[in-house]
Amino acid sequence: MAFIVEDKLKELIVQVKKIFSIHLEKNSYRKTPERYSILEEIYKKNDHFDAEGLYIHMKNQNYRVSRATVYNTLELLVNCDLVTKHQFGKNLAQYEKSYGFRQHDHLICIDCGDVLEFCDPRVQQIKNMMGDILSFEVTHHSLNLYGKCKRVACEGTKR
Amino acid sequence: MAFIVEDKLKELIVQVKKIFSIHLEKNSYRKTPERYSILEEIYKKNDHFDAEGLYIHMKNQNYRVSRATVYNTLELLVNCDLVTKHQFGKNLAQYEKSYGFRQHDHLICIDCGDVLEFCDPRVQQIKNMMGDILSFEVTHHSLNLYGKCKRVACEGTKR
DNA sequence: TTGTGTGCAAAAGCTTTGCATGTTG
DNA sequence: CAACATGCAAAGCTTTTGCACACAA
Repeated sequence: MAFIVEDKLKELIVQVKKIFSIHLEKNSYRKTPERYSILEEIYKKNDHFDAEGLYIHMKNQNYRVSRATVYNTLELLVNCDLVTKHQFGKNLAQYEKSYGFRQHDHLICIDCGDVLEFCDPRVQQIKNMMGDILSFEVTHHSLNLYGKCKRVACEGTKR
Repeated sequence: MAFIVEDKLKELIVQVKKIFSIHLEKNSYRKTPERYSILEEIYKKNDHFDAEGLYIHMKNQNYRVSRATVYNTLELLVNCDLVTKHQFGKNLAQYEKSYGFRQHDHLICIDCGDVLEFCDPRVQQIKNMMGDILSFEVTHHSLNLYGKCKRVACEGTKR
């Protein structure tokens, strides 16, 4: 996931909070401090994460949140496209911030779990064509390539 | 998933059992009747299924198998490419038989859960190119398109 | 005969739910 | 102040594990 400088980050967080506000208003959801805190912490992260990891992270930052709220807020954020949810083969949902970053797909190492990102315009072409042919209104997709990376450290960190 | 006539099916089952035997021998795994029964029932199915569904199905056919064996055997079958495992967004692994059927990707209806299949050669091109660029040895992939199908019955069967 | 595979049930891991309390609108 | 969100813990669901017995090699 792309790293960004601190100034840009603050600006970005202001932006995504606005987007989140609009989403909450539009659906008559309440604007609670927990929801904004979770959004903020997610946008300070630079990696993929899971719900439990985020919960631990919030606890470590001395936020008083519960797992229930973490899961609830993640779903809200996914619904307004501020966060993307992935299932990288395992039975554990992974998330990542997605506003202001380029749409991309993933390459996952089956040995060490390392995740790389890539973009390819042909994915969009496939979506358009298949939607047409099969009369589907394609809203989103997930393309994961699995394989073995060639990092020296890879074999040693098998999960 | 493609339907096939009964004669072809019997022939196919003979074939996949041979392939499974070779895989078991090569890895010094034992050839148990349970393993072959599970393989056979999977190849009689024409749809995607989950582990619990297969377990229930086996029970209904009066096989005496346990969940543990179903999960164990599914893993063996995935390892020798006779069965493919999918995660269609939900926290529930889905499987399908994969020998003798064309490699394909999936289009999943987010309302009714309906799964369609499609093939597109560009997926292979993307795999090759990204493997090269990112120095990954890509072994497999998963491409899922999510959207809304236009079946009349769709809205009514929301899960 | 030896050790892997099995069935069964219990445990584990991720996610959701119920309930009493707190807080937003 | 009414309804919704929260924290906490318990329950739910899928998958894995432990153990005694069965059976393939």
